[in-house]
Amino acid sequence: MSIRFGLLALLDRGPRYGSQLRVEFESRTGTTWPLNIGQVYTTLGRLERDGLIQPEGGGDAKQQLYAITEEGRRSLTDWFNKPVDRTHPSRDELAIKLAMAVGTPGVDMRAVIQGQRRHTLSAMRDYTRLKADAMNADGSTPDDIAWLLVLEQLIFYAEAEVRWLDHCESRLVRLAATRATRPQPPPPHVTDPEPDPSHITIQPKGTSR
Amino acid sequence: MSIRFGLLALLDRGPRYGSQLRVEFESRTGTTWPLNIGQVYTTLGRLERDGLIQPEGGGDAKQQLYAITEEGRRSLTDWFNKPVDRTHPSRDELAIKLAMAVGTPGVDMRAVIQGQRRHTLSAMRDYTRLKADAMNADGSTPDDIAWLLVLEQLIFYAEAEVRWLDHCESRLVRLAATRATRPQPPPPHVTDPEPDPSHITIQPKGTSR
DNA sequence: CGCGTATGTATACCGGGTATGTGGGCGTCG
DNA sequence: CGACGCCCACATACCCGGTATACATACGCG
Repeated sequence: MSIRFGLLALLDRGPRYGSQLRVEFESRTGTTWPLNIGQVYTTLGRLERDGLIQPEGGGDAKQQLYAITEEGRRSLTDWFNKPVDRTHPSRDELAIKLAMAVGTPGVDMRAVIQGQRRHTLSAMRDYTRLKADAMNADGSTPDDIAWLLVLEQLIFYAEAEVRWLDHCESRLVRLAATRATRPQPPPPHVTDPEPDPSHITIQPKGTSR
Repeated sequence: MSIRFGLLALLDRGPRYGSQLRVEFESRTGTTWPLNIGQVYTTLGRLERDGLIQPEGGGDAKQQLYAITEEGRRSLTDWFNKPVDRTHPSRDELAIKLAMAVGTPGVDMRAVIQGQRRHTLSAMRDYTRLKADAMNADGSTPDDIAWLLVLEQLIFYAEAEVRWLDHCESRLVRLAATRATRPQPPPPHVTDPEPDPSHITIQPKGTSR
């Protein structure tokens, strides 16, 4: 839905054609989200199908101009007014990976977490460098400001991810410790076919299986 | 790719069939990511196509058992060893929205940001409540731990989002203020067809257009 | 028995993401 | 001058994740 409404927002400023939209879209989000040109046309097709935009025969047959319709304008302000839903977050591959790694024999949780931590930190440094560039460029055009906000979101998220990874590690260490002190916590339900939690492999710092 | 490898990780523990995988997948991620059953079968089909799993005729013809192959096992450990790529983040609808809203006449940035802030905070409270429940449930099975980690990721992200939103607002206020003090900053390039940055609408607190 | 329900599987459709194909305009260089 | 090649604008095909729906069998129950 981001592409759909992104294009609609651009068309709200006036009629545009395909590749023009691509350029303007990318100038808003810098280098983060290169927009494949194919997506522009398929999305434009869907927008037209849903009556949110209209083709506008601009004389020159080669470039198909599109203009936003009244319904499109309504849909757009709706989008701006309603918050983006965060109660049904999309599946995150990293969370899935850690969730699957917990209790899987042969997986060194610490190594997985540390490897990811290094990678995410490196990505964050790249974003920070881009941000420094963006702030030097006097950036006071809407495009520059938008690009800056996008970059900062990525930095905030990356930083949160690093902190979450640290939190995961310390939590797993703590769990391993409490399990070590009472080696046989009585299973509450014998009917539970879950594998033994001692499968959780968290090594002391510096070692690896 | 999260579903693909998630199912592969479950199959690494032994042969399973479709709906069994669904149940186990969801017990790892609690209520966050209900896995549609259709995705299980299509993904299983793709995994078989790629030689990562094999159908295992378990006598009973009705439930098709699948078992991981050697190549599947290799692919899985690869997945665990390589970090999830964060250098090409997927498009975030909220970032797109704010990027498009900047400098769009008729859009009250403050209202958009505050509305989202309320929504995200409310989602975060829900997650926190779920976390409290999860921690009361003695949770020491791998499933409980995994669910807890997933929940905490959502909380960390939501919190980062709220802080980012606050940051956006204060940055826009600051920009509006500097623009107010020097009302006509000379445009650096006359060839730039960008609309005037004064279109950025940020209202003083409490008002709205 | 026949009906409803639960279980397990399969399929159709949508949107986002990526790569590739195609045709016209235009410049360059032999 | 004209053939080649490049760039622009558009289009198509395919993959994966997400959602809903169809369908068939098993099972319980009056």
